Amino acid sequence: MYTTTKNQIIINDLSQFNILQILKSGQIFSYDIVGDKYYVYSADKKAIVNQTQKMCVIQTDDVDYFVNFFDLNKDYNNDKMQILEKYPNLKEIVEFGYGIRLLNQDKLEMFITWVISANNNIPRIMKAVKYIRVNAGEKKQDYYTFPTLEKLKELDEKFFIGAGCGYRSKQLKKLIDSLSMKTIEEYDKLNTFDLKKKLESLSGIGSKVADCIMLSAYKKADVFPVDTWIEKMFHTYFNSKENNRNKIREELVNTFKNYSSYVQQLFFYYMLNNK
DNA sequence: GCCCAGGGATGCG
DNA sequence: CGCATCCATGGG
Repeated sequence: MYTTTKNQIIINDLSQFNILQILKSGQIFSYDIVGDKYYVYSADKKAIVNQTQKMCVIQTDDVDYFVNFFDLNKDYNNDKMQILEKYPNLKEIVEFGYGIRLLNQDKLEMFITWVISANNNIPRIMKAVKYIRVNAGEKKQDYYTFPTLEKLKELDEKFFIGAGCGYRSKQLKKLIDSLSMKTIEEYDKLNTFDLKKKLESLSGIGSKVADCIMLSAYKKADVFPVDTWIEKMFHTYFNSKENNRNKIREELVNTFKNYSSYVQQLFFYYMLNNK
């Protein structure tokens, strides 16, 4: 579905890639839209995405990184078929987010970002992450990198309050103190159950934030983060009054199994962008 | 002024 | 275990 050159990725199959849908599906908080160009930032890297009716061109200094970032070796059309075969009533939702893909993002950046996301809204999450990049990151040509863990450890609670993180600032400071790059990488070896227990033991990370980190940074497919939007969706589309989010999550994961994370993104995108 | 946003920590039974 | 309450911040 794609070809590469030294500093370009060219996508011809737009039946399963739409950059605007990907950016608006709530899995990434570091990007800028300028005119018809999309600037995507991950850790210390940048990609410029230009999508037209016929093709999509991604410009970057690190082609391999963004091939993995956009999960380009996965066939999402096959997943859609498998999902619709079993759940034909999801047709509208699957087609609405036809171009969504699950991003493989930077682990450290996701730890920090998802803790900030708790009981927050997307514009303010983006604003806080940008503040952290601009005031603690390293300036590249025309953007700022996400700070290294070493740099994050130098920041105090006041810095995060200044970033607009509110009462999560204390949790962030405590979380950062407890992290090491070694353990962050070693978590990669754990299965979903064990990884979730580890993540939930960290400051600022509960059930939902753990699910989001596992979805966006650890390639876990059998997770279904339940936030306020998914809860509303569950009440509407599953005709339920259940308000225990852990019970909702359990039922959804039992239903969608290894398609859980993908279906969750499709639902979230539909809830926020439809009408 | 109230309610809400991709919830988590804490305490209490 | 389940449950209630509190937590900061800004927009609608």
